Amino acid sequence: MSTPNRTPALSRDQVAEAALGLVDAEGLNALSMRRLAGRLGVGTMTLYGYFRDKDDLLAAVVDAAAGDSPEWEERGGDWRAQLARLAHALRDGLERHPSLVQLRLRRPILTPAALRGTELAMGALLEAGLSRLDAARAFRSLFLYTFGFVAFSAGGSPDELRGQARGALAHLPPEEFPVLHASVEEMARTLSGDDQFEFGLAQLLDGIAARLERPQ
Amino acid sequence: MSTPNRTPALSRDQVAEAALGLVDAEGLNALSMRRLAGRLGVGTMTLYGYFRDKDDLLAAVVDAAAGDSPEWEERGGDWRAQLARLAHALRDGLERHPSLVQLRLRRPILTPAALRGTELAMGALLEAGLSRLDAARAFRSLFLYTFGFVAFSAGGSPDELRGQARGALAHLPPEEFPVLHASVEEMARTLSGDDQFEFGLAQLLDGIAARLERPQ
DNA sequence: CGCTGTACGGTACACCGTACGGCATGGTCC
DNA sequence: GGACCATGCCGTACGGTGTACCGTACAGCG
Repeated sequence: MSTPNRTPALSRDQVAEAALGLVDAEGLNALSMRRLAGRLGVGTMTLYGYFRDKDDLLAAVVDAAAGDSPEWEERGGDWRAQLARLAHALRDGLERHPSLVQLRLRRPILTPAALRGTELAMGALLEAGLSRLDAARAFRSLFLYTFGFVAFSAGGSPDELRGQARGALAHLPPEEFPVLHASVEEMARTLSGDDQFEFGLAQLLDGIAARLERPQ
Repeated sequence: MSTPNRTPALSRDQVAEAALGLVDAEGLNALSMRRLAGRLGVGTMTLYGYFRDKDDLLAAVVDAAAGDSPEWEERGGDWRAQLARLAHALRDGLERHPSLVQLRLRRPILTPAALRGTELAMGALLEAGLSRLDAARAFRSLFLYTFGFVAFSAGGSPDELRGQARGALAHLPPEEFPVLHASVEEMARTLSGDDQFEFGLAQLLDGIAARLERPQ
């Protein structure tokens, strides 16, 4: 009675994987139930046998993307080196599926695969000497900075972003914006690129170091 | 010949303001051209006389939201106090229209109204002794952190977010996630709230201070 | 064989953004 | 005054979306 009389032809994972492929290839708004069903050679409404609604599917897609995450596994080095490595891994993971960043903003994902890096980072921070609460806060800062960095870089190609910024800044009234007017090039350089990420990361790690050295 | 034979009944600003009201009241996806036109007592296609398409309208909405920004004007204090004040102003401005955060991610806004705070922050950083490039990078770090903080808080009520996190973390396999399992409460506390924002802000400012003290 | 629980998918509905073209208006010119 | 016409307005229509509803066809069981 509880045995299925017909076995499904697909699985949730297969559907989510196909959806992820579609999103990576053509962007988030190219993912419609009809298009996905067509690509799977299946009727549109069949998908609703696997997922309650599109939100349910999107959650599974984000999950699938988090699952292909890299090997955060290599350990070694002091806390600073470990955290830098984890921040880079997080950034790389996010940039591998840029379209999904805005989805992750809506509902944070808390699956084991996504929390592996968190576990390691928290371990490094505790080992460095922070309290549990300070470690959690420091990790959160690193996480938010990294996420913000990727989210803002995902708007377009680096050169395109920089070009727009240069144009807009150059046309500001110089008497009202003297500093920006003199710093157009420097501002444009921060809009994306490894050096900006590195700088902010070092800044945050310096902040942690300062807290560690401070007498408590 | 170039004189209009009929004067428009509305203005771009009025339409954008109404759209902003709709978004603030019911969320981003409640904003449709039909609903907006209905609320304005006007035919749907009339809106296309004011805006080329919906993207154009959305840009104007973001602009309108940035325009109602507060008085960042009060100066005084050292660079640390000034930057802290500006970061808080940015956060408050973003949280006043949470639905627009994801729009600003797609296309950064570079209007004078939005760049007023940037001008002041850059001024404070240069006055503190940073080079133009380091000042731009440091500002960018602060900006990205603040933006990430608001973007992630906008998912739901703080208590709701914390509750979900507590549940998910508590169900992790303890042998694989010993640190997280012991830090559930501390992790949950960082998901929103003033204290987390304050901590990350102080951490970034400490990082700037460390750079200032470092021999270059 | 017939029964029944299940996977499948066609059709339909409400809604979306927007292209097109007709209409009423009121200022300009003869 | 009358004709003209640029202009703002907007009804209709097209192709798309997510998904509710319901009929159908099949696999395993008695």
